Amino acid sequence: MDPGAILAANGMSITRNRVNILNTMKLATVPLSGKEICQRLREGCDKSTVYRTLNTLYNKEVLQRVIIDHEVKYALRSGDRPGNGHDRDHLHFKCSSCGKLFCLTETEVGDYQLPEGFIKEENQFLVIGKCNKCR
Amino acid sequence: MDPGAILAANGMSITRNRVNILNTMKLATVPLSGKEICQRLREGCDKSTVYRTLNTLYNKEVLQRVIIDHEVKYALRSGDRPGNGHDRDHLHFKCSSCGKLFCLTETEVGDYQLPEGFIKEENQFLVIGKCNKCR
DNA sequence: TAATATTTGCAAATGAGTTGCAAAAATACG
DNA sequence: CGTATTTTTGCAACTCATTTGCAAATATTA
Repeated sequence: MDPGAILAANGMSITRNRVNILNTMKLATVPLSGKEICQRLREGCDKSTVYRTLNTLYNKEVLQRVIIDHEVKYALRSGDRPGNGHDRDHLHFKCSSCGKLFCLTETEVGDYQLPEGFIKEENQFLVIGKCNKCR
Repeated sequence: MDPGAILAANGMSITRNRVNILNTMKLATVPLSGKEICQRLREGCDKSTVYRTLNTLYNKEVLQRVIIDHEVKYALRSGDRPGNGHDRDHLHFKCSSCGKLFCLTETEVGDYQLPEGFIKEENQFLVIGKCNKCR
């Protein structure tokens, strides 16, 4: 879906900022923080607008929120980016030397058995270690 | 080990604040944030002292750092609290309704296969969902 | 296109965590 | 023990990501 369609489908006004933000998300190969999105937006956009937009898109379930270390990051849900999307529950790897983030999409994350009465909504699984360049 | 012994073993001066902080950690059943530790300390202790102490104890490997959602929390390593300690790599559960945190110590967390050349140092695995009371 | 509703930029606020510094407490040592 | 030296503490001020109020700008509706 193109940005305009995503916005329309979610009852949001189609604005230049929102389209730019969605295009930035489409190009990303890893989840991005609000700050990183601000930096990637060529046409300046106030940070308050960026954060407001991310929150709205998250609440509309267009974006997924991923916590990496203790940074909040966002990625398009796969429904909105077929073949290249970011599913809930996949594994992330963060390099403790260079800080680079990797999506380990090939690794299936299994569900763990929870105590009686507990219901899983989402897995946040992160492995920290050394990447192949920093090892 | 009692707080005094832990401090001495790590070459740290034994002070009232540090003993209080370690006792608070000993009583905790889940990892605590700096703010939560401040709140639990009956005898007031400046937050800068709390955070400084947590950092020092973390660097000395007395405490483990656990990231829950995007909050940094600390727990005593199991070596310092036999039978009740907090090992690396175990699974945590956070309730999306009441916010309560659970340590699922009975659930073993397996290692995932990483791409060639990647080395695991630590697993941060969190399941988000509804606890047995909020379901 | 005018009227109404939504979004934006700005500046100021928030909140967790950190830092410099002088005073207070601990430790070392005679 | 008591004093000198080292370490820790509280305070206030700072940082940095994120949020908020509000009036101006932009989108949508009719």
